[in-house]
Amino acid sequence: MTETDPTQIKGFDRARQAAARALTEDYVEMISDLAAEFGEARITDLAARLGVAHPTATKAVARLKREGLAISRPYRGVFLTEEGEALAETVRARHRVVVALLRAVGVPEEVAELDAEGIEHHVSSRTLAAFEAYLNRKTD
Amino acid sequence: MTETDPTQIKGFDRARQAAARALTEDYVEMISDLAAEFGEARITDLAARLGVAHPTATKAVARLKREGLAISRPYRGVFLTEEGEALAETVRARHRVVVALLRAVGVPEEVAELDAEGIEHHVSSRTLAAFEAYLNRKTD
DNA sequence: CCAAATTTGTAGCCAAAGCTACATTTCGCT
DNA sequence: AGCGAAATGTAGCTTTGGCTACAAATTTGG
Ligand SMILES: [Mn+2]
Ligand SMILES: [Mn+2]
Ligand SMILES: [Mn+2]
Ligand SMILES: [Mn+2]
Repeated sequence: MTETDPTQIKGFDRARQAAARALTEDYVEMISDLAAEFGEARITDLAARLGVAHPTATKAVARLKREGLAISRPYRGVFLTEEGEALAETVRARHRVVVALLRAVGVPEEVAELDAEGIEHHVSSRTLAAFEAYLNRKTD
Repeated sequence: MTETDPTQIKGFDRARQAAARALTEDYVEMISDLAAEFGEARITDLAARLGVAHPTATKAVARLKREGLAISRPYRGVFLTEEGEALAETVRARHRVVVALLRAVGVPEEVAELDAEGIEHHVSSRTLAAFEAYLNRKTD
């Protein structure tokens, strides 16, 4: 083979890392949402909203706790640490921008919401900045 | 909890399915690229370009064969079936549209290429259609 | 206040996708 | 032709993220 394009390898590597972070991001955002609505996030509610069995949610929460993003006691709700809440804010903001960008280029509301749930995790900070700039230009 | 928004669940489910397809899509596209360049795709080249160890590529190819997307004999190159080639075409086309859309809204070339590698797998056919329409409008 | 329903925890299974280490085959070159 | 290098295969380990089944705790309604 000839030389291998380093940009391409980097792209695949980036996609893999993003995929690895995706679960964490979605759980943290959801816990934050539930906390805002009900004051706390219950395992059952997390599982229901994410569409998984409850042991799957339990396992994910265990990882969040291990990573210092959440805390919880047995049979009680799950709460975000400061770090977790900060991440949630970032993720929520990015989610909104991605949906807005999709809407702005003509993607139907419903579809935009569905696709954004996956796309968001692969939008880098530089792409996000470009999206925001575009939306500002368009709004003015 | 109150009722659970079915759209949201659907979004997470869709993202999970897309993530599951992502590997297949990238491998098939890459095999097609290598076939165009060298006449065949070797395991070593696949591994090098995707940035993984060679047994990882071997395992992925085994799955493609299982799924009827590729064929190969021991110690020889990997080739796509008709179905595999068709998928490769679709994936390649979508990849190009995603990069073009990102560029069109102001994402720098290099960044667009990196992010597209992950984003592409979460772009549904309806969103793709919207992207194409937008690009056509903008070009005219 | 207690029994039933709900929620949560835990055990253990599976598949996917990565890795290293080592065996085998093929290729390139003298 | 044969030897060393390169490519490929294979074994086996790890982590992650799903799942079901069942046990234990908590909450609720009569
Ligand atoms: Mn998401
Ligand atoms: Mn989201
Ligand atoms: Mn890709
Ligand atoms: Mn691609």
